[in-house]
Amino acid sequence: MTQTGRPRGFDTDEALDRAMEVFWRHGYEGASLTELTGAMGINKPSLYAAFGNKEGLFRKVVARYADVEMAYARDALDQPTARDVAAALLRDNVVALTRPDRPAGCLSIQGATACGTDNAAIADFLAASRLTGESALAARFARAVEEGDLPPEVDPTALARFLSVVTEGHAVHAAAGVRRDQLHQSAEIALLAFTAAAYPAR
Amino acid sequence: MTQTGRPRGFDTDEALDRAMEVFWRHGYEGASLTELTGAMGINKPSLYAAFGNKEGLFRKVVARYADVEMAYARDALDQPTARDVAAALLRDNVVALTRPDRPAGCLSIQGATACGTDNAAIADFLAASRLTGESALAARFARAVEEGDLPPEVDPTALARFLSVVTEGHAVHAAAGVRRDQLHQSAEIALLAFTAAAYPAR
DNA sequence: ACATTTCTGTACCGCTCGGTATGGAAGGAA
DNA sequence: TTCCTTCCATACCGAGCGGTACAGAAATGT
Repeated sequence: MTQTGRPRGFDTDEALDRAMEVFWRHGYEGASLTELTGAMGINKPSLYAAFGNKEGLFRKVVARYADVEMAYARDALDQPTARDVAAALLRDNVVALTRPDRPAGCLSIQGATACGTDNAAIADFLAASRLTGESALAARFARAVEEGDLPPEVDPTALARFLSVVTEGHAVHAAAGVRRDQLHQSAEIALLAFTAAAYPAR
Repeated sequence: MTQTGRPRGFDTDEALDRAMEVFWRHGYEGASLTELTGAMGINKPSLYAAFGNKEGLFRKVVARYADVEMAYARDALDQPTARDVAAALLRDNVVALTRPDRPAGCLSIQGATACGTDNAAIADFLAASRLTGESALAARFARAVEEGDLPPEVDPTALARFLSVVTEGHAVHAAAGVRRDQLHQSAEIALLAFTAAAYPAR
């Protein structure tokens, strides 16, 4: 049976993209329903019918963000060597954080900032999703150890944590307005560090 | 002439310390006047008489934070060599971010998160103060180049930026609940990277 | 003792927040 | 055309926000 009744007057994914930009710029609490509905071009009842409530909307936005805006992180894992993985991750991350057609920084970090007691669940959710990415990276480096790409004495978890830390630091810096080329300098130093830590024999 | 009239019933610095903890935990917007006055043990009119308004209170809190909680960063600059500066900064920073008697993370980053349009001035203020610390670090490394401690081909600004990035990444990680020893692992890798970048000849 | 100055407590202000009730408009199915 | 389901628009809700008016309490100077 096909859909009966009046069809929805807006595209869901497009509305999510508009909402993403608002959350990205102002954080979870900083984004008001008035600003969200204004950017999405819909009214509050439509928002609540389509996405449940503000938290439901935000979670769907984050899911879409992970799908679309963080594809580079998944792609980086496909590089053949651990060093190539680190290089691709660091470089593409800097590019993603400083796209001129996007707010500076990272939704996961900008959005988590405003957390007033009750909204601690939001901050926990974002922190957990970030650590999930770190785990995937650690698993990739563990595989590199098994494959003989990395020497057996290195700690894949520590390497992944270091890269994750640098990534988050770049997000904070980017949000403060630091330019792309300046972040690339920092990423190159981090890559140097990664190489020194991952291939101590050299 | 001595102070006339009824004397203030609370200690200013002690009240600032209480307020600091609230801002540190919830950010600027996330900290409500109700929670602030409750933690400080005073009423709203007393707060406004003593500190002007919420923003004035926050700025005084940040000043005290820089004085007291970030003394380690200034002390690190006194180390004799650039590598010792980096080592002290990275290690003491991890310790400061994970003190059991303090909220996890860093006031400057936790506090800047909630920035709803009008309060963008707060976020800018915090970002600028962070970049000021980075400049001091760059100046210290420039001195190291002049002294022959660092080779002339290294870029002091890039080194300082890298350390600042790692520091901020650790703050984000610490706020997510990552343990002190795990951050120390990451700091050691960062120190390795710093050494590789700062002394390329070795 | 009195006047003066300052701080404190209560109660309140306008405003915006996230969230919702309700009536009508719009489109598909018969 | 009629019915029925779904969506859209206005207007509103209670609660909490940052900030303040005002009166009473406490301490000093004379």
